Parts: sequence; C-alpha cells; structure tokens
Amino acid sequence: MSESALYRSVEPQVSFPEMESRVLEGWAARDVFGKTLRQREGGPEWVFYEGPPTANGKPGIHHVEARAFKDVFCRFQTMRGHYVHRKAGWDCHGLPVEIAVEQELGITQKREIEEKVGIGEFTRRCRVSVQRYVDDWARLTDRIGFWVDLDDAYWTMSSDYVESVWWLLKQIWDKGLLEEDFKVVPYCPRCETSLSSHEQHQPDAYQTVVDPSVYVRLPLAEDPATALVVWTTTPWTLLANMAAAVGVDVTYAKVADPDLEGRYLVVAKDRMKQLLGDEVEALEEMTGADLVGISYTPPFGFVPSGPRGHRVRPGDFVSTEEGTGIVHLAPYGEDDMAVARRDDLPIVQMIDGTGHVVPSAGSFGGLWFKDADAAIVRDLDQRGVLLRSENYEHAYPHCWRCNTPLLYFARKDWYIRTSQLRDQLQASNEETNWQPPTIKHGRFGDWLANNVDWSLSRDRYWGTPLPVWRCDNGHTLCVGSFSELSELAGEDLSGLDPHRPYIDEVTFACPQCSTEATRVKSVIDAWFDSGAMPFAQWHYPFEGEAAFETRFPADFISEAIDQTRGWFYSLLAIATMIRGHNSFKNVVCLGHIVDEAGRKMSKSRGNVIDPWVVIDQQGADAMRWLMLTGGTPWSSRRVGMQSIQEALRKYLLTLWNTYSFWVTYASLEAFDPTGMDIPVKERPETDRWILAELEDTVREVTRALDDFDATRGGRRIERFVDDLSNWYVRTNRRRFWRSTTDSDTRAAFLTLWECLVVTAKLTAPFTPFVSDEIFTNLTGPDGNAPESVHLADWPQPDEMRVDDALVRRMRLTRKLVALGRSARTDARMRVRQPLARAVLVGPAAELRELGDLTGVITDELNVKVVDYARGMEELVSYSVKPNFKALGPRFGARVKGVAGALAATDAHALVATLEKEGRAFVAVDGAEVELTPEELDVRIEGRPGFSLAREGPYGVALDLDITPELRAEGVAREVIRGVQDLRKTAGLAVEDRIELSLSTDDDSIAEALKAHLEYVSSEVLATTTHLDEETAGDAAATIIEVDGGVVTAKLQRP
RNA sequence: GGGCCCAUAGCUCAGCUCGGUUAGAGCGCAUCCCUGAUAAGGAUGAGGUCGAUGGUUCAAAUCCAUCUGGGCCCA
Repeated sequence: MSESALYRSVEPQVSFPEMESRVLEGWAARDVFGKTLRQREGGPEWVFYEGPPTANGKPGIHHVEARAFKDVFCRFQTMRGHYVHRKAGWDCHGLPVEIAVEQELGITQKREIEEKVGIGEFTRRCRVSVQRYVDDWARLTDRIGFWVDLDDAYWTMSSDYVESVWWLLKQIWDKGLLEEDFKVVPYCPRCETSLSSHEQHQPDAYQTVVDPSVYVRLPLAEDPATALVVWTTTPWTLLANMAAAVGVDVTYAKVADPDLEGRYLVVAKDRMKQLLGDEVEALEEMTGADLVGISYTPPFGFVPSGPRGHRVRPGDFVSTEEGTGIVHLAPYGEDDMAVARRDDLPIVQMIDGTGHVVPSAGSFGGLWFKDADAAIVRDLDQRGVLLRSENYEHAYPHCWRCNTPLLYFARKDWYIRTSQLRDQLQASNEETNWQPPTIKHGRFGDWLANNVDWSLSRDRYWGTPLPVWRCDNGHTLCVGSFSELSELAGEDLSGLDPHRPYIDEVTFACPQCSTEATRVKSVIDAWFDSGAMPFAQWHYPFEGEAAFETRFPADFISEAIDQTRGWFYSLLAIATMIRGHNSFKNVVCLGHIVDEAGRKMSKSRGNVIDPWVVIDQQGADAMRWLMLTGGTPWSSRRVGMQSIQEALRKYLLTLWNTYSFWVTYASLEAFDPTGMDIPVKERPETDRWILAELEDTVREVTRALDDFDATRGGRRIERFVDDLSNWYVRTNRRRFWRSTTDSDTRAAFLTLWECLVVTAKLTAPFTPFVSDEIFTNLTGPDGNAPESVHLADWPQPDEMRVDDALVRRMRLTRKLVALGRSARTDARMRVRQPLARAVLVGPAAELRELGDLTGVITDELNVKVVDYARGMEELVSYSVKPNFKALGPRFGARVKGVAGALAATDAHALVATLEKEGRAFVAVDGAEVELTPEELDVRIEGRPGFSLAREGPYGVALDLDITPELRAEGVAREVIRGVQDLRKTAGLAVEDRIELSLSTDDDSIAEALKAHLEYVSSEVLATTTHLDEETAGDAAATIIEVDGGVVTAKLQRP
C-alpha cells in the first residue's frame, strides 16, 4: 500500500488494543483531557458527581459498566459546550478495608486487632491497602478512557475530608437529629459491630439457608397437662425466652396433643388444621385476651422469671399467617424489645458479642450460636418439650462483607433521626429524575416511605471517628472542626491525624462540669462519608465555597441499582438535612452484569471476567460499546467474551473498514477535502440520501443522550454505520476509483468523508479511542481542525439536509433490490450473469418516484433495464385487504363488513380504479363506501409459471432470456472475478498494474473474451492482455471455471 | 409473606409507552450468491401456541386481572 503525506495508512487488519494504547499515549503527551476542560472553562457548567469506588479490591468488569455510563454523558455534554468538572473520588474507610487487612494479617477475630496488632499499626495498614487498590483503579480508569481528574481526587480518609464530615455531623447534631439509642440491630458477631439497615441490604446479604423450624410446648404453670405452642426458626433464641405473645382478638383453640395421651395444646384456631391435620377438633375456644397473664414453664431455666417473666403478653404484631399464633419473645427482635420495655420483662443476654453462648448456659455454653441449634433441639426433644421439628428453607441475612450469619441484638448505638424527616426526604426525591423512572416511586420511594433511623456508629477502627466526646457525668458534645477541637483541648491540633487511635487520645475538660471528656470510641458508617462528597470533596465550608455553590446539586450521577440503599440514599439524606434539597437532579441506575449463564458475577463463583483480559484481547472501546448499547441498561445483562467480540465485529470493525476504505482511495488520489465543498443539492441523490440519514442520526443521538439514554443513541449510530458501509459504500464504490477531478468522484469522497467525520464525533462519547483515531487522521490535512475529536463541537442539526421523501424512496429501492435478489435465487440465476431486464411491480405513484434510484437497482441486480408492471398483469394477481389500523377507528365493528366486501370485489378492477382515480368504492351493507389508498392493503401474488419475488404490494420479476451477448458478458465477468481473486492471492495492492494472459480450449468462451477484452483489461488494471499466449517465468496462475468451460489465467507485474 | 423488574426463535435481544390481522434482528445451523474496503455483505430455508389462563376489543406479543417460573429488593 502506497504511503501518502496526507493520511496515516490504515490497515484493515487492525489491533484495537494496540491502536487504543497509541491513542492513550497521545492523550497523555498532549494533555487532551486537560484541554477539553480548559476549552470549556467559563461555559455553562454541567455538574457530575463521581461516586467513589471502595478501594478494597481490584475492579471487575461490572465496574467498567458504571464508568462507561458516567463517561459517555460527561463527554457528550463537554462536546455540547458545557464545562464538566470531573473530580475523581475514593471511598477509603470502612469494614471492607479492615477485612482486607485482617486477611492480610491472618486475623480472624476482632479482639486480635487490639491485642496482637495495635490500632495504630492496623489503621496504618488500612491506609496502605487503600493506596494500593486505588492505584489499580486508577490504572483501569485511565485505560478504559474514563476521563476524571485522578490527580485531584477526593479521598474520604484525608484530614480535610474528615473535617467536612465532622462539620456536617455537627449541623445534624445542632438540629437534634444525632442521638444515642437502644435498638435491636443486625449485628455481625465476627466483625463485632452492628450494621446499618442499608448495609444489611447489600446484594448477597440474604442467602437461602436451611434452618430448623421447631414447635415447642410451653406447659402452663397452673395446668401442666396443657401447653402453649410456639414456633421459631432460631432455636438458640429459646435460651433467652422472656415471654409469649398472643393477639388479643385472635381465637385460640385447645386441642388434644397428638403425641401425648391426656395432654392438650393451645394454638390459634386458624392454624390448628395446618399444624395438626384436618382431623383435629377444638375442644375449647378462647380469645387471646383470655390467655393474657397466664404463666408457663419456659423452655430453659437460664432466665429468672421474676414477677413478670414467662407469662402470656398481648402483642399487636401477632399474626396467624404462619407459626402457631403464639410468639416466643426473646431480646433479639424489634417487637420483642418493645414488649419487654412496655411490660418490664427480664432481659438476659444468652449470646456474647462474638456470637457464642454464654458460659452460664450449662452444656450449651461456648457454642457458636448457630451450632447451638442442633443441641437445643435434641435437648428439647429428650425432655418432651419439642412438639415437632422440621427443616425450613428461608432467606437469612448475612454480613455483606464477611458472610457470617447475622444476629439481631439489642444494642446502644448512635442514630440519625432520619425517620423524622420522611416528608422532606420524599420531597427531595420528587425533585429527582430517575432512569429508569419506576425506581423513583418504586424501590427508592418505598424505601423512603418506610425510612428508619440511620444507624451511624460502628465499633470499629478504620473510619471517620464519631466526633462526640462525653464526660463521666454523661454530658455529650459534638465537635464540628479541628479548630474547635484545638480550642477545647487547648493545643493546636490542626496537624493531627484525625483517625484512631490518635484522635482517641484527645481529651478535654467538659465545658459543663469540667470533668474529663473522652471521645466515644465509635467510627461512623462509611456510607455517610460517600454521601458527604458534594460538600466534603471541596473541604466545604472551610474552603471551596465557590466550587461547592456552583456545583450543587449535580446534574448527573450514575451507579448500579444496589446503590438505592447505599450512595443514592446517603447523598439524598445528607443534602436534604443540610440544604433541604437533593444533591442530584438526574440519576441513571444500572442493572447488574451477570455472566453468560445469567448468574451474578462473584469472586466465590469464579465467573468474574477480568476487565484486563478483555482490554488486551478486544480493547476498551468494544467493552464500552457493549455496556452502553447491548441490552437494557437497568436490567441485569449477560456479558461474556462472546458478546464483546460480537460488539467488536458488528460495530467497530464495520466502522473501521469503511474508514479504511476511504483512506485507501483518498491516499491513492491524494484527495484533500480541506476547503473543498460541493453544495449538497448538487450532489447525486445517493449522496443526499446518506447525508439525510446522517442528519437524522445526529438528531436522534442528540435527543437520546439528552434523555440519558445511551443505548438508544448508540443503536442509531450502529444503524447508520451499517447503512453507510453496507449500502452507501457498497453501491458507490466505483465512484471512488476514478479521478478526483471528476466532480462526481469528488462528491463521493466529500460525502463519505463527512459521514465518517460526523460519525467519529457522534461515537466519541461512546468509543473515545477509535473515534479519535479516525477523526485525527481524516482531518489531518486541515491545519485548523481540532487536535482531537474530544475537542470538537457536537454536530449541529442542519435543516437543509432533511429529506424524508428521499429516505422513503431509498427504502423502496432497497426493498426492490432485496426482492430482485430473491428472484435470482429462486431462478438459480447467479448475479454475475447479466440479464436484460427486471420488471418492478408496485403502486404506480411510488414506482414513478424512484427516478434516478433505478440505477441502483440495475447495478445491484445486474440487469440492463428496469421495466414497470404496467400492462404486465398477467404476471400477478392482486388481493386487497383492509388496512385495519386505518379502517378500524373509522368503521369500528363494521370493519369486518368492509373486509367481506373487499374480498367479494374484483381485485384487479379495484387496483385499476385506485391507480387511476386515487380512491376506490365498495358496497358495505348496501351503502357505497369510498376508500383511499391508505385505507387499503394491496398485496400481489405470483401466478403459477412465473418466477416472481413479492412482498406486500411490491414484486420483482426477472427476464430470464439470456441472449448470446448477455452470455458473453457473463463470461467476461466470471473471468474478471477470477483474475481479481488471483490478484488478491498474489498479494497485489489495489492500484498495482499487471500483465495478463488468458487461455481456453472453448471457442465460445474465447470469442466472448475477445469481444470484451478491453472491459476485462480495464477492470483488472491490466496494461496488456494476451489471449492464448503463454507468459514466461514465475507468473501467478489460476484456473477459472466459466459456464461449462475453463479459462487459465496468469498474471505478473509488468 | 410484601414490593419491583423480567419471561418473544437453540442462544442474545428488539418490538409493548400509543392495540391493527405476515412478530423482527444478531449469533449459530443448512443451501446458494456476492466480494477492487471488510475478521464482511446478500438471498433462501429450518427454528415462535410472544410463560399460562381468563377478560376488554371489530382486533391483543402490546391493555387489564389472576397464576406460574426467574431475578432483585425487603420482611
């Protein structure tokens, strides 16, 4: 391939990963990202917030998804002229980081941290671990072309960030919304900390487990022959049984104990048959109110009854939907604790903070709470207390980080009273645009409607310390800044690392009573950190006030759907508490990436796709394109190497090859579009057509991206590229190998050039690498062009180019070509054999409109002329049916009468009238009805004996009569094709000239070749062509089978 | 148990908002064609009771209800 000074040569066999690496280097060397920002400085701001990834592991392919969506809209808005500030961020704190470090240290229990490692060393290692993973993330972020400012990232562990978080907490404290409270909370006995409700609701938290489902007898103290029956799936809670609850209005029944002669059971009447079979009879009935106050013998004697324990209590939460209608109460449930507080029940904790049964529980002491279940069931059975035990499969919550089954514990923790702000939170949600919209009032709206207080404190080490100090007299104080703390402590603490253990050493005299105040040892939920980023990323309010005010709220955020209870919530809650409004206007909520079998990707399943493997094999553009356009973004999607490969082939390669085609011929012709213009209306129709399609594409893609619908936009681009490659280039390629002085050739070059340049701009937000490669090469000769597509402006719509009629006509042309090809296949007539004519059938008005486009049909079908079906009725018969969509509204139920009338009418006559007068008449129910062409569905049928391809009212028939002239031309085309193949296998470039020699034994073939010698020579670029002469030496040779005979072709370079 | 989402060809997915009588692509498969850009492209074929049932309607993949199965979220 010859080199040209104008363009870099383009190999059709491209390695996208290598190309991308080159583009990346160029971006870095020339600071293209920085230039895109500086170029838009002072322009209208479009605000993006980066949701900080947790730096506790290497990024997976699902992280690429979110980053692709974030990037596409930011790039789009930048090209539209907005200044889109993009500050990267890293979520540094929290249990996930601690767990990674615990694993690194080989620690399995929390207490080992303090005993063996020390808090200082532990948090130091957390910091190092974060830094290491952030490096991994930064590397991937850069490689996939997600443009965020990694050099100016916010880190939630930085002192500035922590100070802003303190300030926010102080605001919340001042509003009286930050309080300590005693609540039942999910608690992880391995991590030895409680979990917030949104942590508990992380993916994977609920796992299906099989637990014992036990029915237990609680014999009445006064009447041991009769027992209450309670049901539980957590036998270990029976150790701490406090009381039993009944519904006061529920009807209970006393029934015979099926296992023990002369004994009785009490259960809800509604549950009786379910539990004991249809045969069971109620011997006695009573209401729950009748039972209240009765004493029973508890399943175990570890909890002293006292005056109030182990009695029947009323509870409005009791239902007869499951269980026995009598609920066993233990200090492990919200409802249970409410009753305990109300009725002053004996609370004895039988499980310790590590999840083990306390030593006072006899033989159960020291057992892991889950392991105690089996021993407890055995014990109950031996003592005749167990009525029944089954296995029960249900979803049970597990710690989302370490996978330990959770406990529900009554504990004292710090809360933000978000439940008092429900209305405001909901109002903030109303201001927000959700994509997909169903989440707004669905999943997220429900969550807000059922909002519970935000459990903020964590008994852990690596996190933003809760800035609350307390003195021995119980006075508490929230500190809102380092300077405030310095003042209280009487020393300058501005340089202090605000993390544990250093902050714990800061004490001061209580302002109220002067006794020493020490910090409450908790750290806070890391979700508060990330939700604070609109403020804390600028160190607001200590610094960055202008930046904050300009960039609050965000125009756009995007994360996966699991963030509804995570970051989406913490952002909304904090901003609403501080500013009274949400901090984001639009949110694109993504589904999960699943593997090709539809299973969730997880490390434990080993089905995670490493993004680096994809990048090395197929490149970042292919991965991005699949994420952005394959499937519905908010549904979970199957992704595998196969689907990425397909995205590459279908889109990127098609685009690339069209581009390669242009550059190949533009280089040969030294074509430079700079400053050249041919008014669109002076270009051929086929050019005007593709430009009209381009115009439509620009509009649709712009609209789609404005609507945050990357998928719709991407698919429109893909369709355009397919039209461009497989129709425009296909039908126009001969125009490119004449001379550029010819104005038609110039028009073709200009048209395709413009299509490619605009496509490069449209696809730039989606596939930033290939678009820049194409753009820079195509605009290379133009000294005024932007140095990168990402510095270019988004294409402007151009009203002048819209041409719906032309688009419609081309659609018809393509349909007729498809029908013609179909007719050829039916007739087993290869396309290389020219035919005299094709006969087109269809509504006359439409066919008349085709005009010059019939040239496309003759070329594609390889026929000399096209004819119209006028006077060709012998070829076809018509059937006319109602167009129900048009006639339905007009006639309603009578539409069937019209259909009947049409069926009874002579179709040919009807079509003839329609063609002549533009309307038709039928008799319906005795009345004459006028019908327009739009109201009728005309179809044609082939008559027996004719080869005709048809669809709806359209058809194409071929004249299969092959004259000797046509046959000779067919021979020539066969030979041309054979020689072209030979050129290719001989490794010749498209512009290389050859010497050709052809020989054959068949006289008629020889004659055909003689007649078309000039045609053959010019088509294959032969400077000389010998017939029946041997060429000497090492010429490349092939045998071409032609129409029953054989031609031997040899060629060599002159 | 409750909420949300999904169910269309062997596989991946459009179409459903706003109902219209022949339900479309791609991958894979078979046969053939085309190739002076293309790891391409085209034609034909096999492959669908549009998850099931009921309803609304002249007309339902599309709207409504119920059910089944799957996923997610929550109890």
